[in-house]
Order: sequence, then structure tokens, then C-alpha cells
Amino acid sequence: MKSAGKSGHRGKGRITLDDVARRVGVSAITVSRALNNPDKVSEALKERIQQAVLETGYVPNRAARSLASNASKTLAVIIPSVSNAVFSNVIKGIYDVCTPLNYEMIIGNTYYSLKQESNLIEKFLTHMPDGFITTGLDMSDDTRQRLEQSGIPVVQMMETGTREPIDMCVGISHLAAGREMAEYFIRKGYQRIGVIASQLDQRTRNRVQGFLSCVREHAPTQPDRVIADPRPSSVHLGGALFSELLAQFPDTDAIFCCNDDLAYGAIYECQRRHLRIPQQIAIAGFNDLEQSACINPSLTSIAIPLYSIGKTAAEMMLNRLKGQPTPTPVMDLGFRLIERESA
Amino acid sequence: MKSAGKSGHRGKGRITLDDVARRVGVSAITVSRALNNPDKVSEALKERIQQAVLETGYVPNRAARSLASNASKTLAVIIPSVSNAVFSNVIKGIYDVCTPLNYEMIIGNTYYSLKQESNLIEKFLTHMPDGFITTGLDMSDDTRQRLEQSGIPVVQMMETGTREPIDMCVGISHLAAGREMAEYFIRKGYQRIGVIASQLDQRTRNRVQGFLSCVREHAPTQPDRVIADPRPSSVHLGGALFSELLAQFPDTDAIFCCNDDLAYGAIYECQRRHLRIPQQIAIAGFNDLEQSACINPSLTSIAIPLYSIGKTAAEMMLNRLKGQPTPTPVMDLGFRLIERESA
DNA sequence: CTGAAAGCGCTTACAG
DNA sequence: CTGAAAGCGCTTACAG
Repeated sequence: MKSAGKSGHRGKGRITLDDVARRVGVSAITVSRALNNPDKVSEALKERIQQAVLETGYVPNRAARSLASNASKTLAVIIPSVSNAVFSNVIKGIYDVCTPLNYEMIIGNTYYSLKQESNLIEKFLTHMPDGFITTGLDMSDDTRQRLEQSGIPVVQMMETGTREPIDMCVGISHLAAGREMAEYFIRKGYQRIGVIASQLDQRTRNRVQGFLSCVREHAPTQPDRVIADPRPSSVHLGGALFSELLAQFPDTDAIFCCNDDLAYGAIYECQRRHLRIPQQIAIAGFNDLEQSACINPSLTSIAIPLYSIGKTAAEMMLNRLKGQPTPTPVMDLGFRLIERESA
Repeated sequence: MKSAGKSGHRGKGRITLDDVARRVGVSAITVSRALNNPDKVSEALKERIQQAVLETGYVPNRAARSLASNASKTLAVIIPSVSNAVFSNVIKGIYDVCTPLNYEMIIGNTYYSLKQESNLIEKFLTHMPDGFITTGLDMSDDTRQRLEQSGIPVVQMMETGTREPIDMCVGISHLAAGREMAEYFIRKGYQRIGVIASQLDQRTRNRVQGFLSCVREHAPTQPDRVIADPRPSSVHLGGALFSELLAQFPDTDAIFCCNDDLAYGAIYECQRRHLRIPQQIAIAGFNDLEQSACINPSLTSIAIPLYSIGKTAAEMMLNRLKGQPTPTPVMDLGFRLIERESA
């Protein structure tokens, strides 16, 4: 029953458009139309063709289609890490826009490395994607230039304001978000305010910067209470950085954790130390992951419109691919501070 | 500076192998060899070709390559959900094997739906992947047959023992894992043992089944304490199902949560109810995610060799693609119960 | 070590 | 509404 399909042989066994056409007694192009532009083929023929496709088990060859049509119907999507819950929401937004329009996505992870990002883009270029959706504005100059030269439209997601985008851009201002969290702490009356951060990608650094600048303005005599660690964000690391901050600044009364993961670790560490949150120490996070509403105490955090960012990025891209103008090449979708028990 | 690259036009602007060849004064095939089989081309030529590639910004066209060589160098990978931490580890394992051998992955999510799985496989078939790596043995008969007819090698990941694989298979026995958890509870002296489950994919059902069958053998007069909910697993749902179980069976003294996510929710709910874990109620999870070691109390769970499953799946596949035999088409990689504070 | 010819499976652009 | 011709950019298989 098995049809060959081994690689290496030329065209061995596989059913082609021609096979289907011959079986129906029409030309290949007519079968192609029946499959791709059904309204350009008469009903009767369409049915016979459908039948033949089913009987033969014909599978269209995307590579051939892409080569002949000079359009891959593919969007290259580049994110730091799919295992990061933040990006799975973004991806969902892109996916939901692409799928109905028959665009496919190829997704790659940079693991927060500009070098890996560069390799990935180089690799994805060979797929001749119709568009690139990438993460962040902090791309290496070489990569940026490579993308510009390709002539392929680019949407950069997640952050706005730190730099001119290559082409289009949708996200939020992490600087403003960090600042807003500091203002919130100050409004709540906290005095000795610290921040812990990991990963230290540009967006995280911007949150720290916005946060610190506001804290400094408010309490110019206080030292900067900051622990920054380049390692990937994790619950475990959150506990460690929290401990480090308290070791250096034991009188800290509020801590902004630049990711919810870190905040969970900080909360667990407080539990082990029998520190009362927020009475003895306030904790806030960033991203507002699902768990933040469930943990004890529930976590004050900043929610980002992740799904909308993905959706908008895809919409901007598909709009462009339809040949329409881009009235707003930079879109700031804003964020929302979610007040809960922890701060 | 922008080169055209718009779709719709035929071959507009893009640099091809021929362009590079002409510039160097050799034939296209020589350039192709310089790029793909460097040791078949003389040093001198190779350097001049590299130079020309750089100067022109030539990007090879994968579609053309795939069409001409009848090998896509692509593995189709089908998992329930990338946003599930469980699968990001598996993906990493596959990735680390594929990349050095220049295989690319296309990854698709079924969201635990057999219907979506079927659509996905249909879609991926058009990429002419050299292999399929799918999740679970519970595929619909139609899809299974479609895959068999394609003649493409298939590795099914994650579970073993519930059914003959289509081709190859690597995973663990979820039945045995559930059973082991029950034995552990019994050994620890718990008497009124319950289980909560969500998602209810085949692997989860098998864990429940293995767990329950062992509990029944040990306490034949007790009722089945089970709450099963088809919704996706989440921390929030864990709290809800935990509450439901306690409402139905208030004297339960130990609960197996079929995912760590559910267990976190159960732990948070215990904290809110001021129930002491494990003294008043024991909690155990499944998968041993990163957070399970950090939460309070730390979570007893079952660890699966996720990375190894992915790695092995890819190795079995690439082995087959090299034309080598498959001595062990079904591989059980085993699991490990991690004892911590919660049970 | 290098090349001329043919072909992979499809779609475009032009006719009719 | 349907088709004959040409071509997308690459690699295979055969020579030399």
C-alpha cells in the first residue's frame, strides 16, 4: 500500500497536478485553478476534479507553488523564546490573523541573543518569506541592514520609542511602564524601593530605567536598590535575586520584579522567611501571567496587550502585502497596572 | 538601495545562483557545489565564489532546492501546544539534534484536538517534510492512514504501550506513572486518596486510570474520588477542581493532580483555606516543572525525560532518513518520582 | 575538479 | 471558462 516517496529519486511515485489532470482529462492549469481560484472553474469540472484529488490522494507541493508564483505565503516570526508564556500569547494573535488568509508562519527563537537572531534571519531568508515579524528594536546593525536590503516588509513587535523601526512597529513603552510602577509604589507610600531584573534584554532594561529614574526623582538621597542578573528569568532566580537585594539593602520595603516569574520566586522566598506581604515588604511583577491572580498573595503586575500586539503586527503586515499604505507605522498599544494584594 | 523583491513579478530583481556564477565566470552547478559540497570544489574557486556570494548578497532559494532535490530537509513536528512548558523541553531536544544536521523543523499545535491535528498534518504534507514527529498514539484513523499512505517516516512521542505506533515511538507509560504515584501515596499511609485531572487527553486519562486501578486494589470499599474536567489545564482550574473534590469528598487526605499546574492551584487554595500540606492533605503533581521545587511546600511530582524524548525522537528519525534500520521501534524512557514536602 | 542538459511541480501571462 | 508555452531557481545524473 505504501507509495515510494523516498528522497533522492526524482519524482518517484508522488502524485502531481498532471496526474490529476490526466485522470480528469483536463490540463494541469485547470486543476490548479480549481484548487486555488475555485470560482474561475465551472461547477461540473470542479466536482470531477475534487473527486480525482480525493481518489489519488494528491497533495500540492508548496515548494513548486512558491517557486512558480514567487510568493511563499509565509511569514517569518522571530521571538526570544516560545517557552516564554508572554510570547505564546503574541504568537496566538499572529496566528489568528494569518490562518484565515492562508498565510503560514515559520517561528524561530533567538533565546535573547542578537547573534542567534542574525543566524535565524539568515536562515529564514532562504524561505523567501513574504514578511518578517521580529521582536524588539535592538537588532544588530548588520542584521538590520540585511533585512532592509531584502526589500521584505518588517514589523518589529513589543517595544516602541527606543529607536526608529526598520519599517513598522507595534508594542508598548517599557520606559513608561517602569515609570508607572514606580509612581504607584510612591503613591502607596513606600519609601525604600528596589528592583530586581534578569535577562536584561532591552525591554527589561527600559523598565528598570523608567522605574529608577522616577524613584530617584522622588527620593534623591536614597541609594539605587537594584539587582540585575543577565541569566534567563525563572522562579528560582527570583528567590535568589530577592535575597541578594535584601542582603544588600535590608530595609527595602517594596520591590519591583521585572517579570512575574521573578515575583513568584520572591513571594515564595518571603513565605519561607515568614515576611508578610505587603505589610513588611511589597512585591510587584510585570506581564500579568495567568498565575499572578492565583498566587498568595495575588500579585500586583502590569498587563500588556500581548494578543493584540500579535494581532496588530499581523494585520499591519498583511495590509502591506495587499499593497495598502501604512498610515501609522508605529503603534503604541499601552499597558495597564493591575492592583492586587501584593503591593 | 532597496532591491525589488515584491511578489507577483517573475524573478524580479532577486539574485540567483546564475547571477553569482556569471560574476565568477563558472557554471551554476559549480556555485551550488561550492555552497553544498564544499570539498568537491577547488580552494581557489571556492574563495572567489564566497566572495561573490557576499558581494551580491545572494540568498539560496529553499523552494527551488527542495523541488530539485526532492528533499525538503524539513521535519514536521506536531505537539498539543508550544505554550505548554512540557513541550518546549521536548522541542529543544528535537532542535538540538536537527540543527547540526541542517534539518529544519516546522512546528504545529493541535490544541489537544484530533480535528486540528488532522488539518495540521494535511497542511504540513504540502511541505513534503522528510519526516513527521507527532504527539501521542491516539490519532484519528483517517489521519493515521493518511500518514501511512504518504510513505513518510513517523515518530510518535510521549506515550508507549497504549497502541501500536504507526512507525516508531518514544515516550513513557503513563499508566505505570499513575500507578507508581498511587503506590507512593499508599506506602506513605494515606487512606482516602483522590485525583483531579483536566484536558483529558489520552495520556492524562492513562495516568488517572493507572492511579485509580491501584487505589481500588488497595482500598476496594472506598469510592472513586475523581474530578475530571475537559478544559485546558491551568493554575486557576487546579484550585477549582481541588475545591470540587473536597466538596464531594471532604475527608480526602491525599490528591494526585495530573499536572503540576493543577497542583499549584490546589496548593494556593489550601493556603487560602489554611489547610496544612501534607499534614491535613497531601498534594502531588505530574511533570515536575521548574516551579515545583520552589513553591511552598515544594511539590512531590513525577519527572519525565522530556528533553531526551525529543532528542531520541529526532535521532530515530534521522537514523531512518540515513537509511539505517530501526532496531527498537518502540522506546520507553521511563520516569522518576520526585519526593518533596507536599506529599 | 567542472559543466551542458534536463527536469522537479507548479503558476503566470497570454490567447481564445 | 479552458489551455499551450514558458519559466521559477535549483540539483541530479551523466560526462569528461
